[in-house]
Amino acid sequence: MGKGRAPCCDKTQVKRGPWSPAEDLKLIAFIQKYGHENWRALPKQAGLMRCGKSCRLRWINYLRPDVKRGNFTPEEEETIIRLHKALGNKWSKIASRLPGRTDNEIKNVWNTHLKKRLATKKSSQSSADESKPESSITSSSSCSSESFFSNKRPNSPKTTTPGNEFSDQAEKSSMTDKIEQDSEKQVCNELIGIAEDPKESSVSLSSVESNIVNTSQIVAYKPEQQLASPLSYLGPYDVDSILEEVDKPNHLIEIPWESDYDFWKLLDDDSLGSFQSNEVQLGEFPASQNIILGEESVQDDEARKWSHDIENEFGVVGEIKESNKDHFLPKNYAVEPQMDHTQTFDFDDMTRPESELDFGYIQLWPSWPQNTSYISNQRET
DNA sequence: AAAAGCAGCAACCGCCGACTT
DNA sequence: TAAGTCGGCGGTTGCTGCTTT
Repeated sequence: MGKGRAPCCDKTQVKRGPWSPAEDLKLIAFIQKYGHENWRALPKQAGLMRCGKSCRLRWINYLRPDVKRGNFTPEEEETIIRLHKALGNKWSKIASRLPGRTDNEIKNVWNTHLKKRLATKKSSQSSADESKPESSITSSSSCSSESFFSNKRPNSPKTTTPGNEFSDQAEKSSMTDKIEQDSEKQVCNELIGIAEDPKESSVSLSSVESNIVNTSQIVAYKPEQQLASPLSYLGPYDVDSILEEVDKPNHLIEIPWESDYDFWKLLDDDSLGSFQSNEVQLGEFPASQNIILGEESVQDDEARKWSHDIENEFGVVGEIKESNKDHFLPKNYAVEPQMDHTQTFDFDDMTRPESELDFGYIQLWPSWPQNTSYISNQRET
Protein backbone atom coordinates (compact mmCIF):
# COMPACT_ATOMS: atom_id res chain seq x y z
CA MET A 1 0.00 0.00 0.00
CA GLY A 2 2.33 2.64 1.21
CA LYS A 3 -0.32 5.25 1.47
CA GLY A 4 -0.83 4.96 5.12
CA ARG A 5 -3.97 3.78 6.65
CA ALA A 6 -7.02 5.86 6.29
CA PRO A 7 -8.56 6.81 9.59
CA CYS A 8 -11.46 4.65 10.58
CA CYS A 9 -13.60 7.70 10.99
CA ASP A 10 -13.51 11.43 11.02
CA LYS A 11 -12.26 12.16 14.47
CA THR A 12 -13.72 15.60 14.39
CA GLN A 13 -17.19 14.30 13.77
CA VAL A 14 -17.43 11.71 16.44
CA LYS A 15 -18.10 11.90 20.10
CA ARG A 16 -15.42 10.57 22.34
CA GLY A 17 -15.01 9.78 25.95
CA PRO A 18 -17.32 7.94 28.28
CA TRP A 19 -20.56 6.60 26.99
CA SER A 20 -23.78 7.96 28.28
CA PRO A 21 -26.66 5.67 29.20
CA ALA A 22 -28.60 7.06 26.29
CA GLU A 23 -25.87 6.09 23.89
CA ASP A 24 -25.68 2.67 25.40
CA LEU A 25 -29.38 2.24 25.01
CA LYS A 26 -29.21 3.22 21.43
CA LEU A 27 -26.41 0.87 20.73
CA ILE A 28 -28.06 -2.00 22.50
CA ALA A 29 -31.38 -1.39 20.91
CA PHE A 30 -29.87 -1.23 17.50
CA ILE A 31 -27.73 -4.30 17.84
CA GLN A 32 -30.46 -6.31 19.38
CA LYS A 33 -32.68 -5.41 16.57
CA TYR A 34 -30.36 -5.40 13.63
CA GLY A 35 -27.16 -7.00 14.70
CA HIS A 36 -23.78 -5.56 13.95
CA GLU A 37 -22.71 -6.72 10.61
CA ASN A 38 -20.80 -3.60 9.85
CA TRP A 39 -19.30 -1.74 12.72
CA ARG A 40 -18.19 1.08 10.55
CA ALA A 41 -21.66 1.82 9.37
CA LEU A 42 -23.40 1.01 12.59
CA PRO A 43 -22.97 4.32 14.38
CA LYS A 44 -24.62 6.23 11.63
CA GLN A 45 -27.36 3.72 11.25
CA ALA A 46 -27.97 3.74 14.95
CA GLY A 47 -27.84 7.47 15.16
CA LEU A 48 -24.73 7.51 17.26
CA MET A 49 -22.04 10.07 16.92
CA ARG A 50 -19.43 7.50 17.62
CA CYS A 51 -16.65 5.77 15.85
CA GLY A 52 -17.48 2.25 14.80
CA LYS A 53 -14.57 0.97 16.74
CA SER A 54 -15.81 2.70 19.79
CA CYS A 55 -19.20 1.09 19.37
CA ARG A 56 -17.65 -2.29 18.94
CA LEU A 57 -15.53 -1.88 22.01
CA ARG A 58 -18.41 -0.68 24.07
CA TRP A 59 -20.55 -3.57 22.99
CA ILE A 60 -17.95 -6.22 23.44
CA ASN A 61 -16.63 -5.06 26.73
CA TYR A 62 -19.72 -3.86 28.49
CA LEU A 63 -23.00 -4.22 26.74
CA ARG A 64 -23.03 -7.75 25.50
CA PRO A 65 -25.66 -9.84 27.22
CA ASP A 66 -23.16 -12.45 28.23
CA VAL A 67 -20.50 -10.21 29.57
CA LYS A 68 -19.63 -11.05 33.10
CA ARG A 69 -18.96 -8.32 35.54
CA GLY A 70 -17.69 -8.18 39.02
CA ASN A 71 -14.54 -9.24 40.65
CA PHE A 72 -12.50 -12.06 39.37
CA THR A 73 -12.72 -15.23 41.34
CA PRO A 74 -9.55 -16.84 42.56
CA GLU A 75 -10.11 -19.56 40.02
CA GLU A 76 -10.27 -17.04 37.27
CA GLU A 77 -7.18 -15.32 38.51
CA GLU A 78 -5.32 -18.55 38.62
CA THR A 79 -6.40 -19.31 35.12
CA ILE A 80 -5.20 -15.95 33.96
CA ILE A 81 -1.85 -16.45 35.57
CA ARG A 82 -1.41 -19.87 34.09
CA LEU A 83 -2.49 -18.81 30.68
CA HIS A 84 -0.36 -15.75 30.76
CA LYS A 85 2.59 -17.92 31.47
CA ALA A 86 1.75 -20.06 28.53
CA LEU A 87 0.57 -17.46 26.09
CA GLY A 88 2.00 -14.17 27.17
CA ASN A 89 0.00 -11.06 26.50
CA LYS A 90 -2.49 -12.82 24.29
CA TRP A 91 -5.40 -11.32 26.10
CA SER A 92 -7.99 -12.36 23.63
CA LYS A 93 -6.87 -15.96 23.82
CA ILE A 94 -6.85 -15.83 27.56
CA ALA A 95 -10.28 -14.31 27.48
CA SER A 96 -11.49 -17.13 25.32
CA ARG A 97 -10.83 -19.44 28.22
CA LEU A 98 -12.70 -17.31 30.66
CA PRO A 99 -16.34 -17.20 29.66
CA GLY A 100 -17.84 -13.80 30.04
CA ARG A 101 -14.57 -12.05 30.56
CA THR A 102 -13.20 -9.66 28.04
CA ASP A 103 -9.66 -9.24 26.94
CA ASN A 104 -9.68 -5.66 28.09
CA GLU A 105 -10.84 -6.59 31.53
CA ILE A 106 -8.32 -9.35 31.83
CA LYS A 107 -5.61 -7.06 30.64
CA ASN A 108 -6.55 -4.53 33.25
CA VAL A 109 -6.67 -7.11 35.99
CA TRP A 110 -3.32 -8.41 35.00
CA ASN A 111 -1.71 -5.03 34.87
CA THR A 112 -3.23 -3.74 38.05
CA HIS A 113 -3.35 -6.80 40.25
CA LEU A 114 -1.80 -9.98 39.08
CA LYS A 115 1.43 -8.67 37.69
CA LYS A 116 2.23 -6.80 40.82
CA ARG A 117 1.19 -9.67 42.96
CA LEU A 118 3.39 -12.07 41.11
CA ALA A 119 6.27 -9.66 41.14
CA THR A 120 5.99 -9.36 44.85
CA LYS A 121 5.86 -13.07 45.28
CA LYS A 122 8.73 -13.62 42.95
CA SER A 123 10.95 -11.28 44.82
CA SER A 124 10.08 -12.84 48.12
CA GLN A 125 10.29 -16.26 46.63
CA SER A 126 13.64 -15.73 45.04
CA SER A 127 15.12 -14.86 48.35
CA ALA A 128 13.58 -17.95 49.84
CA ASP A 129 14.77 -20.09 46.98
CA GLU A 130 18.32 -19.26 47.73
CA SER A 131 18.09 -21.27 50.87
CA LYS A 132 16.05 -24.19 49.66
CA PRO A 133 15.44 -25.97 46.38
CA GLU A 134 12.21 -25.33 44.60
CA SER A 135 9.59 -27.87 45.33
CA SER A 136 7.83 -29.65 42.57
CA ILE A 137 4.20 -28.81 42.55
CA THR A 138 1.94 -30.00 39.86
CA SER A 139 -0.24 -27.51 38.20
CA SER A 140 -3.91 -27.92 37.87
CA SER A 141 -6.95 -25.87 38.34
CA SER A 142 -7.54 -27.63 41.56
CA CYS A 143 -4.13 -27.06 42.96
CA SER A 144 -4.69 -24.21 45.20
CA SER A 145 -3.56 -22.92 48.44
CA GLU A 146 -5.84 -22.49 51.35
CA SER A 147 -6.12 -18.91 50.46
CA PHE A 148 -7.27 -19.90 47.07
CA PHE A 149 -10.72 -20.81 48.20
CA SER A 150 -10.93 -18.26 50.82
CA ASN A 151 -12.66 -15.04 50.38
CA LYS A 152 -14.82 -16.04 47.50
CA ARG A 153 -17.03 -13.14 46.86
CA PRO A 154 -18.17 -13.35 43.31
CA ASN A 155 -20.46 -10.44 43.56
CA SER A 156 -18.36 -8.24 45.61
CA PRO A 157 -16.38 -5.41 44.18
CA LYS A 158 -13.63 -6.35 41.89
CA THR A 159 -10.84 -5.37 44.13
CA THR A 160 -8.74 -8.20 45.31
CA THR A 161 -8.28 -8.32 48.95
CA PRO A 162 -4.98 -8.93 50.63
CA GLY A 163 -6.41 -12.07 52.06
CA ASN A 164 -7.07 -13.24 48.61
CA GLU A 165 -3.47 -13.60 47.77
CA PHE A 166 -2.86 -15.96 45.04
CA SER A 167 -1.13 -19.09 46.00
CA ASP A 168 2.50 -19.62 45.50
CA GLN A 169 1.59 -22.86 43.97
CA ALA A 170 0.12 -21.13 41.03
CA GLU A 171 3.26 -19.19 40.66
CA LYS A 172 5.55 -22.05 41.31
CA SER A 173 3.65 -24.56 39.32
CA SER A 174 5.42 -26.84 37.03
CA MET A 175 4.21 -24.60 34.29
CA THR A 176 7.45 -22.75 34.28
CA ASP A 177 9.49 -25.80 33.69
CA LYS A 178 7.15 -27.12 31.12
CA ILE A 179 7.04 -23.93 29.22
CA GLU A 180 10.75 -23.97 29.04
CA GLN A 181 10.71 -27.48 27.74
CA ASP A 182 7.68 -27.64 25.61
CA SER A 183 6.25 -25.46 23.00
CA GLU A 184 3.85 -22.85 24.09
CA LYS A 185 1.02 -24.57 22.40
CA GLN A 186 1.71 -27.91 23.90
CA VAL A 187 1.74 -26.52 27.34
CA CYS A 188 -1.39 -24.64 26.72
CA ASN A 189 -3.14 -27.64 25.35
CA GLU A 190 -2.12 -29.75 28.23
CA LEU A 191 -3.24 -27.35 30.84
CA ILE A 192 -6.34 -25.91 29.45
CA GLY A 193 -7.45 -28.35 26.90
CA ILE A 194 -7.26 -26.14 23.93
CA ALA A 195 -8.30 -27.93 20.84
CA GLU A 196 -5.57 -28.97 18.57
CA ASP A 197 -6.81 -26.86 15.82
CA PRO A 198 -5.93 -23.35 16.76
CA LYS A 199 -8.76 -22.06 14.72
CA GLU A 200 -11.14 -24.03 16.79
CA SER A 201 -9.49 -23.29 19.99
CA SER A 202 -9.08 -19.62 19.69
CA VAL A 203 -12.67 -18.74 19.68
CA SER A 204 -12.51 -15.60 21.61
CA LEU A 205 -15.40 -14.01 23.27
CA SER A 206 -15.37 -11.31 20.80
CA SER A 207 -15.48 -13.72 17.97
CA VAL A 208 -18.26 -15.57 19.59
CA GLU A 209 -20.30 -12.52 19.97
CA SER A 210 -19.35 -11.46 16.54
CA ASN A 211 -21.29 -14.37 15.28
CA ILE A 212 -24.36 -12.77 16.56
CA VAL A 213 -25.01 -10.71 13.59
CA ASN A 214 -28.58 -11.00 12.76
CA THR A 215 -31.70 -10.29 14.52
CA SER A 216 -32.98 -13.77 14.31
CA GLN A 217 -30.17 -14.69 16.58
CA ILE A 218 -30.41 -11.67 18.68
CA VAL A 219 -34.03 -12.08 19.41
CA ALA A 220 -33.31 -15.58 20.46
CA TYR A 221 -32.10 -14.10 23.67
CA LYS A 222 -34.58 -14.60 26.33
CA PRO A 223 -35.36 -11.65 28.45
CA GLU A 224 -33.85 -13.32 31.43
CA GLN A 225 -30.70 -13.81 29.49
CA GLN A 226 -30.63 -10.22 28.64
CA LEU A 227 -31.20 -9.42 32.20
CA ALA A 228 -27.88 -10.91 32.89
CA SER A 229 -26.28 -8.16 30.95
CA PRO A 230 -25.01 -5.01 32.45
CA LEU A 231 -27.90 -3.12 31.12
CA SER A 232 -28.60 -1.50 34.31
CA TYR A 233 -29.70 1.74 33.03
CA LEU A 234 -30.73 4.34 35.33
CA GLY A 235 -32.17 7.67 34.99
CA PRO A 236 -34.94 9.41 33.29
CA TYR A 237 -34.31 7.92 29.94
CA ASP A 238 -37.21 7.28 27.78
CA VAL A 239 -36.66 3.84 26.46
CA ASP A 240 -39.43 4.12 23.97
CA SER A 241 -38.03 7.18 22.41
CA ILE A 242 -34.61 5.70 22.23
CA LEU A 243 -35.95 2.60 20.65
CA GLU A 244 -37.83 4.74 18.27
CA GLU A 245 -34.61 6.43 17.43
CA VAL A 246 -33.08 3.26 16.17
CA ASP A 247 -36.20 2.59 14.24
CA LYS A 248 -36.08 5.83 12.50
CA PRO A 249 -35.66 5.29 8.82
CA ASN A 250 -33.36 8.21 8.51
CA HIS A 251 -31.06 6.47 10.85
CA LEU A 252 -31.18 3.32 8.94
CA ILE A 253 -30.65 4.84 5.60
CA GLU A 254 -27.05 5.48 5.91
CA ILE A 255 -25.73 8.44 4.08
CA PRO A 256 -22.19 7.38 3.51
CA TRP A 257 -19.34 9.67 4.27
CA GLU A 258 -17.90 8.71 1.00
CA SER A 259 -20.00 8.50 -2.06
CA ASP A 260 -21.23 5.06 -2.58
CA TYR A 261 -22.49 4.24 -5.98
CA ASP A 262 -24.48 1.28 -4.87
CA PHE A 263 -26.16 3.28 -2.26
CA TRP A 264 -27.27 6.00 -4.60
CA LYS A 265 -28.18 3.47 -7.17
CA LEU A 266 -30.34 1.98 -4.54
CA LEU A 267 -32.12 5.23 -4.16
CA ASP A 268 -32.39 5.73 -7.87
CA ASP A 269 -33.90 2.36 -8.27
CA ASP A 270 -36.60 3.46 -5.96
CA SER A 271 -36.16 0.23 -4.23
CA LEU A 272 -35.97 1.51 -0.77
CA GLY A 273 -39.25 0.14 0.15
CA SER A 274 -38.34 -3.28 -0.92
CA PHE A 275 -34.68 -3.21 -0.38
CA GLN A 276 -33.47 -5.95 1.75
CA SER A 277 -30.07 -6.58 2.98
CA ASN A 278 -29.32 -10.00 4.20
CA GLU A 279 -30.44 -9.05 7.57
CA VAL A 280 -31.80 -5.64 7.73
CA GLN A 281 -34.15 -3.79 5.64
CA LEU A 282 -32.43 -0.55 5.39
CA GLY A 283 -35.02 1.14 3.37
CA GLU A 284 -37.69 3.33 4.65
CA PHE A 285 -39.74 1.44 7.05
CA PRO A 286 -43.39 1.38 6.46
CA ALA A 287 -45.52 1.57 9.47
CA SER A 288 -45.25 -2.11 9.83
CA GLN A 289 -41.51 -1.88 10.09
CA ASN A 290 -41.13 -5.16 8.42
CA ILE A 291 -37.69 -6.44 8.79
CA ILE A 292 -36.36 -9.08 6.57
CA LEU A 293 -34.00 -11.24 8.45
CA GLY A 294 -32.70 -13.79 6.15
CA GLU A 295 -35.70 -15.95 5.76
CA GLU A 296 -37.46 -14.49 8.65
CA SER A 297 -39.83 -11.67 8.52
CA VAL A 298 -40.41 -9.77 11.65
CA GLN A 299 -43.89 -8.53 11.49
CA ASP A 300 -45.61 -5.67 13.09
CA ASP A 301 -46.53 -7.48 16.19
CA GLU A 302 -43.06 -8.80 16.55
CA ALA A 303 -41.63 -5.37 16.40
CA ARG A 304 -44.08 -4.26 18.97
CA LYS A 305 -43.38 -7.31 21.02
CA TRP A 306 -39.71 -6.61 20.88
CA SER A 307 -40.25 -3.10 21.92
CA HIS A 308 -42.51 -4.27 24.65
CA ASP A 309 -39.99 -6.81 25.79
CA ILE A 310 -37.32 -4.20 25.95
CA GLU A 311 -39.61 -2.00 27.87
CA ASN A 312 -40.27 -4.76 30.27
CA GLU A 313 -36.66 -5.58 30.51
CA PHE A 314 -35.78 -2.06 31.30
CA GLY A 315 -38.71 -2.00 33.54
CA VAL A 316 -40.15 1.39 33.34
CA VAL A 317 -40.92 2.06 36.90
CA GLY A 318 -41.37 4.93 39.17
CA GLU A 319 -38.67 7.17 40.31
CA ILE A 320 -35.66 5.63 41.76
CA LYS A 321 -34.82 6.88 45.11
CA GLU A 322 -31.90 9.18 45.15
CA SER A 323 -30.19 6.93 47.56
CA ASN A 324 -30.53 4.01 45.25
CA LYS A 325 -29.40 5.47 42.04
CA ASP A 326 -25.84 5.63 43.13
CA HIS A 327 -25.87 1.98 43.63
CA PHE A 328 -26.53 1.26 40.06
CA LEU A 329 -25.01 3.81 37.87
CA PRO A 330 -21.71 2.71 36.55
CA LYS A 331 -18.58 4.43 37.46
CA ASN A 332 -17.45 6.83 34.82
CA TYR A 333 -20.74 6.76 33.18
CA ALA A 334 -21.05 9.81 31.11
CA VAL A 335 -23.88 11.86 32.36
CA GLU A 336 -25.36 14.57 30.37
CA PRO A 337 -24.64 17.97 31.79
CA GLN A 338 -26.96 19.40 34.37
CA MET A 339 -28.95 16.29 34.37
CA ASP A 340 -31.74 16.47 36.80
CA HIS A 341 -33.09 13.15 37.82
CA THR A 342 -36.38 14.59 38.65
CA GLN A 343 -36.96 16.07 35.31
CA THR A 344 -37.13 14.91 31.82
CA PHE A 345 -33.95 14.68 29.98
CA ASP A 346 -33.12 15.83 26.54
CA PHE A 347 -30.37 13.94 24.85
CA ASP A 348 -28.19 16.60 23.46
CA ASP A 349 -27.02 14.69 20.49
CA MET A 350 -30.14 12.78 19.85
CA THR A 351 -32.75 15.31 20.38
CA ARG A 352 -36.04 14.59 18.90
CA PRO A 353 -37.74 17.40 17.14
CA GLU A 354 -40.94 17.29 19.04
CA SER A 355 -40.08 15.68 22.19
CA GLU A 356 -43.21 14.27 23.59
CA LEU A 357 -40.92 12.43 25.86
CA ASP A 358 -42.58 10.59 28.55
CA PHE A 359 -39.60 9.73 30.55
CA GLY A 360 -39.79 6.89 32.85
CA TYR A 361 -37.21 5.80 35.22
CA ILE A 362 -35.63 2.67 34.19
CA GLN A 363 -35.30 -0.06 36.60
CA LEU A 364 -31.91 -1.46 36.78
CA TRP A 365 -30.54 -4.86 36.39
CA PRO A 366 -30.00 -6.30 39.78
CA SER A 367 -26.61 -7.36 38.63
CA TRP A 368 -25.07 -4.12 37.71
CA PRO A 369 -21.40 -4.47 38.51
CA GLN A 370 -19.31 -2.88 41.08
CA ASN A 371 -20.10 0.53 39.92
CA THR A 372 -21.30 2.45 42.80
CA SER A 373 -20.58 5.98 42.08
CA TYR A 374 -22.36 8.47 40.11
CA ILE A 375 -20.42 10.85 38.07
CA SER A 376 -22.20 14.09 37.97
CA ASN A 377 -19.87 15.90 35.73
CA GLN A 378 -19.46 14.87 32.23
CA ARG A 379 -16.17 14.70 30.57
CA GLU A 380 -15.68 16.22 27.24
CA THR A 381 -18.08 15.28 24.64
C1' DA B 1 -9.70 19.73 55.62
C1' DA B 2 -6.85 20.05 51.76
C1' DA B 3 -3.29 18.44 48.77
C1' DA B 4 -0.58 14.92 46.77
C1' DG B 5 0.07 10.47 45.30
C1' DC B 6 -1.67 6.09 43.91
C1' DA B 7 -4.65 2.61 41.92
C1' DG B 8 -8.28 1.14 38.93
C1' DC B 9 -10.31 1.02 34.68
C1' DA B 10 -12.83 2.70 30.49
C1' DA B 11 -11.62 4.18 26.26
C1' DC B 12 -8.49 5.43 22.56
C1' DC B 13 -4.76 4.57 19.24
C1' DG B 14 -2.37 2.34 15.83
C1' DC B 15 -0.84 -1.87 13.91
C1' DC B 16 -1.83 -6.34 11.85
C1' DG B 17 -4.02 -9.99 9.36
C1' DA B 18 -7.96 -11.64 6.83
C1' DC B 19 -10.83 -10.76 3.32
C1' DT B 20 -12.63 -8.51 -0.84
C1' DT B 21 -12.29 -6.22 -5.19
C1' DT C 1 -1.22 -9.64 -7.35
C1' DA C 2 -1.91 -5.19 -5.57
C1' DA C 3 -4.85 -2.12 -3.30
C1' DG C 4 -8.30 -1.20 -0.18
C1' DT C 5 -11.46 -2.22 3.78
C1' DC C 6 -12.60 -3.95 8.00
C1' DG C 7 -12.46 -6.28 12.42
C1' DG C 8 -9.59 -7.54 16.00
C1' DC C 9 -5.81 -7.12 19.15
C1' DG C 10 -2.52 -5.25 22.40
C1' DG C 11 -0.36 -1.14 24.27
C1' DT C 12 -1.23 3.05 26.23
C1' DT C 13 -3.55 7.10 28.00
C1' DG C 14 -6.04 9.85 31.00
C1' DC C 15 -9.81 10.48 34.09
C1' DT C 16 -11.78 9.34 38.51
C1' DG C 17 -12.02 7.89 43.21
C1' DC C 18 -9.50 6.41 47.11
C1' DT C 19 -5.78 6.62 50.35
C1' DT C 20 -2.15 8.78 52.54
C1' DT C 21 0.24 12.71 54.28
